[in-house]
Amino acid sequence: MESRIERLCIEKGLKMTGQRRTIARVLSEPGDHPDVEELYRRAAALDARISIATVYRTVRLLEEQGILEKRDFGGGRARYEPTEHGHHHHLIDIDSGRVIEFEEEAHEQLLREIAARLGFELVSARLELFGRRADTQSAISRPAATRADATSVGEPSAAPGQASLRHRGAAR
Amino acid sequence: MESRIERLCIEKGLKMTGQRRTIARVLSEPGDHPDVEELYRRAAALDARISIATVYRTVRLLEEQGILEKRDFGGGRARYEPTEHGHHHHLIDIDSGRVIEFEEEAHEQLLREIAARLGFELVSARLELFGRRADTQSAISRPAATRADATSVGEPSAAPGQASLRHRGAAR
DNA sequence: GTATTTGCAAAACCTTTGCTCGGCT
DNA sequence: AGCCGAGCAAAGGTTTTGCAAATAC
Repeated sequence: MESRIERLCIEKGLKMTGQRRTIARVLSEPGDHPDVEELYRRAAALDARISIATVYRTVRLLEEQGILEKRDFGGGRARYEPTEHGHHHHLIDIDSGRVIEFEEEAHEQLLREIAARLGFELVSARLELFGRRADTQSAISRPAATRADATSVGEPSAAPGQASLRHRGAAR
Repeated sequence: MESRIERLCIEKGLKMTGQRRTIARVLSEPGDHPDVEELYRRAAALDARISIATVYRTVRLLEEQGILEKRDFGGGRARYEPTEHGHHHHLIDIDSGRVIEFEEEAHEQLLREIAARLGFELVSARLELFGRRADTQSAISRPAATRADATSVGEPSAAPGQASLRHRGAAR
């Protein structure tokens, strides 16, 4: 069976080697933001004949093709997610590290206005919210104009603002 | 004479060595987002007896004390700026790498609402706009509710969105 | 006087790359 | 058959760290 990313690769005319197919499959797992190490671990589990250099080369290739986007949530490692058409942003749960995606029409418009006011044409934007679960039951409240996919992700490490949480002595 | 950052260090009870004083002074230059290398260059110009390891240790210390904030605008190096009370955001000129700061009341409110809708309490947020100078004369247009300080900064390297622009073969 | 901080150099970390071999079309 | 991709290992860049000497309080 053929993964979504693999299909995109074929459309772009990329050669589909076994390794790329495996990596494409891993990347097609929905709602995820793995770093290269994590991708490598998952891919190697499916096919031990994959080196980390290939993972690096592949994500770079896919990024250049517009199939993937590179993210930096702090912590020293780049993380990747499939490009989607509606631009979305991220809310990081500062307690668990979970990443929640959302998009907001009203917001896009406001950003364009801010840029224009400063004399710029908006090319792209990146918005990250760092928040804490509203502690009561109220944590349901239907997303209205907002689409949200919860997305469990790596270690609980996200930093408020951009303060790094690199614990002394912890590996980077 | 005593720089703003130095005063903060003393309040926090940090030992003020000559090197820290120099670095504090350099960091007190307003509206700037230098990376460690740049800090080192400027500090070394004032006092040649400073090593880059000390600069790293100092910015880390100041960050842990809440005096500095670490930023990542892409390009592989962390950049630092003094913590300020009014949260501001950044617009990066993708052609020149210049960073412009702004703040927006309406925007803060909207962010809180978005977080609330997802069931979170907003702790902090990071917003970065990547834009291109509106090419005509119109580039003046008074910032209305928006305060802006232009801030020339390092090399022209910032990336749109988070797509990396690491040119093949270019140093990281 | 003692605990911290510094400088230096080496290590650690993530990422890229040169080269040779292997595999896809 | 030819060419592009993969593996390995070494190099690249940024940041951290171990240790002895220097410095602040």
